[in-house]
Amino acid sequence: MAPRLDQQGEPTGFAGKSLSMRTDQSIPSQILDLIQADAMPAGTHLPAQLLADRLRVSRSPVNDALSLLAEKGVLMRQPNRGYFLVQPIAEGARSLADKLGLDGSDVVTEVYFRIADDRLRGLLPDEFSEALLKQRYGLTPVQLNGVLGRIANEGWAEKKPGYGWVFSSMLTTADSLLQSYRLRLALEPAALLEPNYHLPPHVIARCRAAEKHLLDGGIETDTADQLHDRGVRFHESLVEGSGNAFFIDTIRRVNRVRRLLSYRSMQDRSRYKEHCKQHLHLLDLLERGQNEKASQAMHEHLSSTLRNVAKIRGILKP
Amino acid sequence: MAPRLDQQGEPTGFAGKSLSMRTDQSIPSQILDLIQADAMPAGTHLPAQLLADRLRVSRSPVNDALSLLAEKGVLMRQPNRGYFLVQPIAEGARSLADKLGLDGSDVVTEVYFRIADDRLRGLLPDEFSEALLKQRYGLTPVQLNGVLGRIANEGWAEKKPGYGWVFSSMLTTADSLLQSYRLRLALEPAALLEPNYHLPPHVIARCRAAEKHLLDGGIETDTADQLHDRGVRFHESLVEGSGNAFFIDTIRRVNRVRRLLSYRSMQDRSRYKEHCKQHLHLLDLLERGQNEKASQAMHEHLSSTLRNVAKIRGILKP
DNA sequence: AATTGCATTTTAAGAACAACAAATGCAAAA
DNA sequence: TTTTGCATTTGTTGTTCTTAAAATGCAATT
Repeated sequence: MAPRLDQQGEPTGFAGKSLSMRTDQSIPSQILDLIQADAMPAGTHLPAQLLADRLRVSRSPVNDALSLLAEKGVLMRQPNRGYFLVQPIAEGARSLADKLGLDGSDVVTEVYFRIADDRLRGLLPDEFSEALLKQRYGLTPVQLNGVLGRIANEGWAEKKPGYGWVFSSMLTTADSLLQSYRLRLALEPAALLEPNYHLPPHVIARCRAAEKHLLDGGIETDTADQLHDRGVRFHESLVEGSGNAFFIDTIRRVNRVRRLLSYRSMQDRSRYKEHCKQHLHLLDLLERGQNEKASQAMHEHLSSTLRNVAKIRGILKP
Repeated sequence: MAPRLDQQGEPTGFAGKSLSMRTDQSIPSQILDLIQADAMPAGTHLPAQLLADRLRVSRSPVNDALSLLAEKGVLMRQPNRGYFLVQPIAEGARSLADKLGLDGSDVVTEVYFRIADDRLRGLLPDEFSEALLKQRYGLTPVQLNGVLGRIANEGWAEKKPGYGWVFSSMLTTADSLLQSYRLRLALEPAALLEPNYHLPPHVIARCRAAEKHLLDGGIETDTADQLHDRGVRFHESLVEGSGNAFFIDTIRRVNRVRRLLSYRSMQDRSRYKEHCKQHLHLLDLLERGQNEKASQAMHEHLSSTLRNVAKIRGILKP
């Protein structure tokens, strides 16, 4: 039900550090990702400070995580020498973190998706009190605060002047999803034309690899959430190349809401092959610095998706 | 120092109710605004329920406000009959609410602006702890929470994975303001082309009146904050006509940050007359339903402003 | 027939403290 | 000279209870 959270990519190289690194994952699972991303061989030493720096935390939580991973058998501990990788982590359809039962999504995230879902199904009224949610979803005050904060931040509900909340039209209108696409249509082609636009080679490489994975059968085997996430990551990476914090922030925001809308209208995978090709074409153009052309291609890409979505709409209640 | 908060406009008529009504003002001062907006004559009866409905609160806070306004001499109370307007409220440069000492801006808002200012002056480091702010600005935990929530929501600082916060580049980069204009340049012309775009006549009228006020000397007499607010209201009203919650939300967001940036670079009022004319022209076009033309005009309007801003930049530290 | 005035219920914000998680410093080991 | 291991300090979150504010119901009044 609840879509899986974004994997965290490596820092994008924008402005020295990632603008808004998502940290929805547990430290242990982030460490696993690093091991995999760097393709570390068996026996690699994992210094705590190094990991701490890369994950932007202190050594304490890293040490806790290392000790946990040692318990799980992924790492080996040598007293006074540190932790060492037992065996390399192969790229698999399902991540090791899942298998080890890490990353159990927290109550807040879970309820967040349930609320969105209930809302879209028409099970929640336009206006509601905090007490209602608290009771209905069995939340503690802090959890309640957390979900409402997240929802308010994403803009699909807001406090009324007095007590109580209202759902905004973002998740209400029949064509919310279409509206979100029209925003992207205005934004993304423009982002590619920003002055000093630059897409670092390693980002291009990462994006290409992802698309190739999809063409090599990933379209069929990936879960709906994974497909969605890959699409989001591709587009966000491209916008990040603009270096414009306002564009980046906006596109991330709209994507967060889009996740709630889009997996209700995603059943048909036939168009994905086409998408992948368009994505690869975009990467080629950007690599060669042909941003004008890329911008046009992006416009067409989004337009065609928009048309496609418009056809299969009517899934959302009116 | 701290810009005055937005006056609250009447409901925009979009989707039945305003998408995200700002409620930064006290109920008493909102009531004064209503009296003025409706140009009520002396002796007008003010039923509590009516006011409550318009302000989207219950009768309790309205009654408190009415009793306060009666004390201040604005209203007269007749036992068992209710409150009545003593004399009409004339439009003046300074609002009555100010004179009566209502609307004292709260600690959170005040500190919010101080932080932005200190940050722009380079007095705050890229990374900081909550404790630092709490101490430096003398905040209670709740207040601290409030400011940080607001800042995080607007996107110019964010939590690090562990403890602590980082300022994002929105308020950091030398050309943050230019970046924000380029976002608007992508968005606003597109908003005018949204399907079913509709600007209600009373909104057009309100906008026209505001521009005329400016041309009739307001450009000289208004405070910098007032000028800024009027500009923001104009552009937001136009985008609201699109009925697209994503456009509206985005433009509001960028404007909130822009307020922090723009009043440091606003010294020259000579361009404002030109702006007003362009605004009026836009209104004419939209009234006649010539949205294509309006979209182009908007593009030019923003482009010229962008060029102008680009010239006088360098005010922000590098 | 609607509106006030007031009591009552419901809802949310705040304060104080306890519990926890992360950051940091430093001696000991490699 | 770097890294670990661990103790200590610092910073943040969660819990509980108290207080305040808004919503609501209803008899009394116009």
